[in-house]
Amino acid sequence: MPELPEVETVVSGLRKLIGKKIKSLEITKPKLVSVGPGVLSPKRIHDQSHVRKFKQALQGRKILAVQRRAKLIQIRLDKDWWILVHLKMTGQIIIQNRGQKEVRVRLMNTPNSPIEKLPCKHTHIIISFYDGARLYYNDVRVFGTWRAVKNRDLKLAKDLQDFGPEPLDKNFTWRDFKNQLSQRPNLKIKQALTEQKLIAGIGNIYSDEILFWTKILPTRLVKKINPEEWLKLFGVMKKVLKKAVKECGSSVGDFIQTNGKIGNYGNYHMVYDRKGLACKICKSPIKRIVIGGRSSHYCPHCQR
DNA sequence: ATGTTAGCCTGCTGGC
DNA sequence: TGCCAGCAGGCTAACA
Repeated sequence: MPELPEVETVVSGLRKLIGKKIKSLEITKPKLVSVGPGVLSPKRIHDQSHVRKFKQALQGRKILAVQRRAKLIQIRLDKDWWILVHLKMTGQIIIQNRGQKEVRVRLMNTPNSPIEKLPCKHTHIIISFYDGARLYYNDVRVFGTWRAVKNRDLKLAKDLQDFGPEPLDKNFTWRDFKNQLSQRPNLKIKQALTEQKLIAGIGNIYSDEILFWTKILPTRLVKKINPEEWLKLFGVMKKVLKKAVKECGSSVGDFIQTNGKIGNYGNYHMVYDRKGLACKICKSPIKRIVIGGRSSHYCPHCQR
């Protein structure tokens, strides 16, 4: 489940492709790709013309830069083209280096998950570069999106324009943070933290972990958080996200790095995916509830 | 306006 | 052992 730290990890891996020129693309799931600032409408399934346009736009383009905004990967190409990639739930990007004969990866971080040689049945996009390097895009649930967008149309990409501030931005203060979330005083703090329009990049894993370290229950309303807690929440958020980036993210389900390795932050999880297990601080069993249709894990003793 | 829910998808898990 | 409902969650669309 890629969130800010996982996407940042993928972006770091993708930067190895800077300077390379796209030779060809293979796309076996047409619904994944589109041309233009918006995602494709449902009727796309019956129309293949956008696949041709997508390939035409990218063929021969050179990668100039790779960056992240919220959970969106932005690949800047020459001739004013961009690729906007959202991994959603199960998107994976694996790079085969120039001269590397084959790539074998364990697609899931589970003991009995087989090691697959790429491309495998979940590989839906393959990008080949002139120097022999390759990019494989795997997506089990096919929720991901790849958009080819012209520079002038970037401002029409609604999701991109609506993202809230970046939590790790140096100019982002705890007061900005409080003001952003306080736009929705009646929302539960768990939901507010995962709302991309309020604050960018935080999803289910890190919202749970941040709230644990702040000792705030996920069900607490935004308006019931006091100034001291805002300051703490802000500090914890930065600390947790920075540590997770350093550890190359969490591999709870499908996430892997572009080199096929798993992320290490899962070893540091205090509550996420630990239902019924003992709290690492007080030994109380971790609880799981559903908030806004999403699972939320917390320690009923440590969090108030 | 805010708030809630279904849908997109497939593979794994747990209960029988 | 095998079957199958339920679950996983980022995001949008549709609705109250």
